[in-house]
Amino acid sequence: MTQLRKALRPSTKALPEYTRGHNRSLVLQTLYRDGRRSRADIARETGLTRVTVSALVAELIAEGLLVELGQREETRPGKPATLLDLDRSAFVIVGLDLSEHSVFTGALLDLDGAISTRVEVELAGSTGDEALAKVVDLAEQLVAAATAPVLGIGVGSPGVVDLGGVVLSAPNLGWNGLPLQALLAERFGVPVVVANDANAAILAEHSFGGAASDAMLVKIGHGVGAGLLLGGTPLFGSRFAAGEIGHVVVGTDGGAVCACGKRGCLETWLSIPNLHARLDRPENADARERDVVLREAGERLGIALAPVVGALDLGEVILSGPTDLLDGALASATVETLRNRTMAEFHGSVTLRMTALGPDIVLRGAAVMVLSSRLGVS
Amino acid sequence: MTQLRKALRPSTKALPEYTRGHNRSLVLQTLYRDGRRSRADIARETGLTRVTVSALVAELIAEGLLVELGQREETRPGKPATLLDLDRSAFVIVGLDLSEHSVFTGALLDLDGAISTRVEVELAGSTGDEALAKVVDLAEQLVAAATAPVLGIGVGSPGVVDLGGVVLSAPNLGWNGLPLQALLAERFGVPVVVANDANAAILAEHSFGGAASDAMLVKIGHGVGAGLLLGGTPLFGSRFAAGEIGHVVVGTDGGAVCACGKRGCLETWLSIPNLHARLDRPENADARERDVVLREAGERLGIALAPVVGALDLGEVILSGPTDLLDGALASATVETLRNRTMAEFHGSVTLRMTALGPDIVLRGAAVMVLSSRLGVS
DNA sequence: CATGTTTGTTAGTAAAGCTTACGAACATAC
DNA sequence: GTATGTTCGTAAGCTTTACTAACAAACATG
Repeated sequence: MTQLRKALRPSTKALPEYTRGHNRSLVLQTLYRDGRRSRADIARETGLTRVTVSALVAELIAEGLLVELGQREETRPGKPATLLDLDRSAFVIVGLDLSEHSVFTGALLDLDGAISTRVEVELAGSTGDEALAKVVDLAEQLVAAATAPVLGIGVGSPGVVDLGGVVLSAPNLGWNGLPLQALLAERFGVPVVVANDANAAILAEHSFGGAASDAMLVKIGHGVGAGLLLGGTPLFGSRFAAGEIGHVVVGTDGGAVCACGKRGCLETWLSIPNLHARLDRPENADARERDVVLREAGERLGIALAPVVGALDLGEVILSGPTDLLDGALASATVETLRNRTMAEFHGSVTLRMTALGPDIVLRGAAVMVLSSRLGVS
Repeated sequence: MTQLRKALRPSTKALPEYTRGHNRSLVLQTLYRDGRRSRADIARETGLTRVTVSALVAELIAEGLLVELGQREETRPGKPATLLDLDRSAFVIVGLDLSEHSVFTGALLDLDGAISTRVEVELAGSTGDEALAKVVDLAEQLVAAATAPVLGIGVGSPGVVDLGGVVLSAPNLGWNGLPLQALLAERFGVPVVVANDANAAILAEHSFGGAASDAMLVKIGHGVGAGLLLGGTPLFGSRFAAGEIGHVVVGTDGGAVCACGKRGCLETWLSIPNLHARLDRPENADARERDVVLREAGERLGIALAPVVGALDLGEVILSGPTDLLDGALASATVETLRNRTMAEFHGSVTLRMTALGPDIVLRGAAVMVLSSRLGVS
């Protein structure tokens, strides 16, 4: 595990060994997507020669990442192929989801993103160092429970997180400039990746949920945030605050006063607490009124998203959050509004759906981040 | 499933010679940004060794791209350095701007993006093949006027343009699936790059106008379009229609009927013809009423941009179009609206300004596209 | 049983950037 | 005036990487 893929940044010199890293990831990616291939298969798919693939495979086997599965059963002319696959039990990934309002969730995941062990810690109102201690405790439990070497720790955190894994601002947790990635890396001695929860989520949806390469995931919970994938790459923004749409004002007809002081922020229409508050009013008791409330929230989301969908030419918008509230009147009002407010010829085919990954989306996204940074696969 | 496989398809293999290309561009970029450097200077700046730089420089001199300027005058110990620079007169670039309503503009530009010869062709209502013939004619004149080899032809076209330079749709010109890049490349035997006009414009603003790496340029003319730069890379979108915001509905209070059939499209508020129509009404004759109209248009732009600025965490928005209309009440209303409708902590520092490049912005953007694709500099 | 096919490996080549070393050309100290 | 140190650009040889060519092993098929 010494040699890892390094990003080939522009305005940085390129060395011959970067080529190797690239092709290494290419081999891993080929097997990751669909295992049980021979060296010759990989060569044909990647365009590399069998010789080069053999060398790379030998290296990866020595590192414990690949295993030979024995000969292919199929009966055809020629020397039988030796099938290879990622050793999907050789490593585990620790994923942490810090985005829930009252609980930190963690899990052990295999290289396919499947969850085995799962641990939770009640937040109980903790903030600052106390909350940090709970994160460390969670990671501690999971690392201890690991039955194989830990490939890395991935963390989906609320708030604004920079590229070095420093949580610049997470109001609910009282974190400001907390170098979470560095702290965990030092504490556990394994690679750590920390990113915004919605960014993690869109990565999971892309890798495991079939999302396109240009898509937006709107995460509706205690607050409202979004993760954007453009050309297959997550967007971070000029101040690492991309996707922070909760406090964008929607529409031109006022709205409720928001905690931030403005009127008509997206969160006042759409956050789960606000939605529940409105649904729990006596006058909204029956199903009909309930539907009106949800449709109105959905419309507002559509109004806010229309300029974004139009400007970015998004083909897909995905919702993550409580299905009982989102997946129905709300979602259909959103997609309807989106279509009415954008150009049909170009954006008419924008699709909107719930996440396919349910509440584990951030945990699995955290795993994707580790896979991507450590192996170059996704 | 097809989409999934496509999304997860690994990128292509890397060969050793790609390294060379990368480092070649690095040397060019270093000299392009700020010329008059020695081989040793370049080595220090890029991190490459003097040996490697010497080899690359020899190659580039042989190709006519670099020239030795003689020895450095400065007096300091050691062997005097031989200064190098891009041979900025060794090549010219042909830039074409097809985005104006009634005229096609073309120019010869040097490697610094400075314009020398300039040619115009009246469109006179031409569409389809007739319009295409005028493009070819324009290019023909410029290629004939070139006093040095043509590095390439860059074209900023209205409408939707794919990555291969096919104009998928340009309603005003009656083009649908016109392979403009291929046609011009075959006709003139030089590399051609065709892209959307607003995309070209944001590239120009980035290279020559000091725009940040995450910025949006809104081009207001006969229609309204935008170019987006995210992390220094232009955004194309899932259907190559990124930036097509003219027909996004703004606000929740109706608006004028648009040519597209909807009510309250951004263009109904902001396109120059519509603005003029409103300003020319008798009741809007005096300066005060004029201001109200412009402020209202600016507000609408702000309303439309707020979700985009928030979602993308843009630091900079740039306007391109007639200064007399845009740079005043309209712009200040836009920035005010933007700030009122996005989160101050994160987006409060969003800046809005007119382009620094005036009406030549698309021509210069076309040159940037050629420089970028041919030399890897920008 | 001969033939053809496929697999994976060995041997040698080309390209790229690196380190080490060196001559040339200069400033400065004595 | 000479010795010393510095800087520049180049030459020679090394390492890494992927490539081509060739081959033995193992299989199916006529």
